This record gives sequence, structure tokens and C-alpha cells, in this order.
Amino acid sequence: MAQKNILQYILLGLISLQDMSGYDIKKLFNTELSDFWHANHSQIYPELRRLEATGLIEANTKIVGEKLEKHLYHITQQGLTVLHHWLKEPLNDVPPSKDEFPIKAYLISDAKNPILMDLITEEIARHKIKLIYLNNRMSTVSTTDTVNHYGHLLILRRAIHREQSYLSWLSAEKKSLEQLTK
Amino acid sequence: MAQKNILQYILLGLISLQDMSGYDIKKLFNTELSDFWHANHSQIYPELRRLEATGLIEANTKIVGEKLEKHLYHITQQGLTVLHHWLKEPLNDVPPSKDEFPIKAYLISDAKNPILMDLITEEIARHKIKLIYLNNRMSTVSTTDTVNHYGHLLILRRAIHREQSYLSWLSAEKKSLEQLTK
DNA sequence: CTTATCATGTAAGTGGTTACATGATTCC
DNA sequence: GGAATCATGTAACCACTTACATGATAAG
Repeated sequence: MAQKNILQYILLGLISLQDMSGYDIKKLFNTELSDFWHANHSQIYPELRRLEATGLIEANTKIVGEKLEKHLYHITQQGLTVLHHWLKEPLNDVPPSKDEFPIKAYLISDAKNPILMDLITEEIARHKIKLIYLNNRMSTVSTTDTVNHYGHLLILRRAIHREQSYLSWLSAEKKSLEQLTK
Repeated sequence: MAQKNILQYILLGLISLQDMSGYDIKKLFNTELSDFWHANHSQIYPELRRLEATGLIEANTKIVGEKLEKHLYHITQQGLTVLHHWLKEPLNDVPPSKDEFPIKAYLISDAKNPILMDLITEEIARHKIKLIYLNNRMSTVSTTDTVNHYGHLLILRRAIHREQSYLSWLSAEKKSLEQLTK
């Protein structure tokens, strides 16, 4: 199965939260959604046009300057129906993430290979940075109007909890590997 | 960035652990590697031929029956060089996983929408099953010759720790959502 | 007046899935 | 002899990335 064009539902969902342009959506994927989903503008714009063509969204188009068209999309009744149907559908299986850490660790196999220790050290550094970034995000989000956006806070808490817990596991593993190899 | 054909390195790495056929690799992706990486046979076989053509692996081919060729690959010196170079390279950024849970949660936004509670309940059920599966895997792996495959145990422990920690977070969030909505 | 950001579009190419296709071996 | 699994291959298609391309507006 894997992908049945999930992007279309996400676009629908974002537009349902508030009217948006393709550019607004692109910015969301680059900022507060960056840890949870991503799409490039080259994927977003054609998909929006397709959704418009099938009547799930509609655009208020205005021309700025000589020829540039700005599209502000809003969701239609039909779009809401499709969105709610998707939201209520069972979650699809999660394909393995494209994280190189576990597969590299598996391939190293020998505990005494120094590359393994390097790998764990790098992984710790990488996730410390991510946790700092997420904590910053949390502090800005808590002070904006997004306070009433429960889902947003929920997934931020989720990401922070995951990073904290992962980091503590990593340092425990690092210690036990140090014991093993010394 | 994203993908620079990571599969080639994984194939190289697996063959470096022990000589393997494409079919063996396919089976690994369907069993003990299934949580960490995946590829279909339609992707594996052509890639193996490409690696063979570039001299990173070599095949012992034998014909069984009338015409079916079985290829047992082993890694070459050149292949080992390429593999070790990749293993020592810094980890690439992890693209967001294709997990629908966080993006659905974000899109629901309103804590009182019952779909959110359903979603969390479903997520808990889904991950309980996964944890049971991982624990089973751990008990079989610990009793096989794989005991000396450190990396394998490491990523299994990682996955189990992640599931346990995620499940406890989920039930805490579920309780707090119940308080909020009643 | 230049740079950054806003704003949208398409084309080429790659990674990955799904489907089509064939044949061998083992176990019941 | 039929089913399950072993074993390999290709073609069509889809999701997604990268690159090319254009133009508008705001800030310094």
C-alpha cells in the first residue's frame, strides 16, 4: 500500500483550519510542520490545482502586478466530507523511516568496532540539537494564539518526549558500550 | 539532499556480514530488518546487478533446473572500501516519517472533537501490538547465534525502548484529554 | 538599486510500489 | 498433483526531489 496520495488530505486539512495559499502551506512545511510532514512547492501547487479541479477546494484568485496570480484557497462542503472521511479512517501502517542510524548500527555488528561508538556519539549530538530546537518551538508556540490549537501542542509534546527519552536511552547504551569495550 | 541511493550501501553491508542472494536480502527486509529499512525485490535485484557491474560485489552463479540462475554474492575489496567510507560518513538528516498519526492530530486541532480521542485510542492499540511483536523478536534473537551481533540487539533494544516510552506517554495524554473533555 | 522574501509554475529525473511474468523445489 | 516457498526478472506507474524559470513586493 504505502502511499495513496496522503498529501491531498493534508492540504485539505490545512486549508480547513484556515484559508491558505500554496505558499502559506509551503511555509508551514518549512516551519512548524517540518518534523511531521514535508512537501516541496513543486508538489504542492499542482496538487492544489487538482483539488480545485475536483471541487474539493475553491480559490479566490487575484492578479497582482502584470500577470502573477495569487490563489487563496478555501475548502468546500465536498472537501470537508472527504477530509472527515480520511480522518476517521484507520491509520495506515508506518513505513520504516529513512533514518540511517539503526541500519548502520545493524551493519556494524561488532561491538568493538570504534565506528559504532562514533555513531552513537554523533547520534547523541544530533538529537540534543533537535531537542533544543523543539523546546524553543514549544516556548514560542505556547505564547501565540496557537494555545487553542490542541493538536499542535500535542505533537510538539510528543516530539519532545520522544527526544528526551531517546537521549536518555542513548547515553545509557553509550555507557554500557564503554564498559564492554574497555 | 534526501536520498543518494542508500540502498546500495545497505546491500553492500548485508553482503559484507555474510554471502547472500537477492532473495536472502529480501527475506531480511521482511523479517528482522522490517522495522528499520525496507526494499522490494524489484528494487533489490537490479541494484545487485549494478553493484556487480561496478565491481563492488561478485556473484557465484549456478544454474538450477532448466534455466533459473541463482546468484550468491560476496563483497570485493573495493566494495569494502566503499562500505567503510559510507559507514564513517556523517548521518544524513532524517526526513519526517510517513506516520499519519501526528499530522492527523495536528489537523484535528479541537480537543473536544471525538475523532481525536479515537485517534489516540487507535494509536495505543497499534503500538501495543508492535511492542508485543518486538518483545517476541527479542526473545528469539537472544537465543540464536545472533547473540554476538551487537548492532542487531542494539536496534531491537532501541525499538522496544521507544515503544514502551511512547505508550506511557500516550496513556498519560489520553488521561489528560479525558479530564479536559468531560 | 539590490537583496530578501513573497509567490507560482513546469520539466527532468530518481526512488520506490505495484503488477506482470516465469520457473524450481519441497512438503503434504 | 497441488500449495507454499524458493528464486529471479521486468514494466508501468506514482511520489517526490532537484533544477529551471518567471515575476512582485518590501526593506535597507
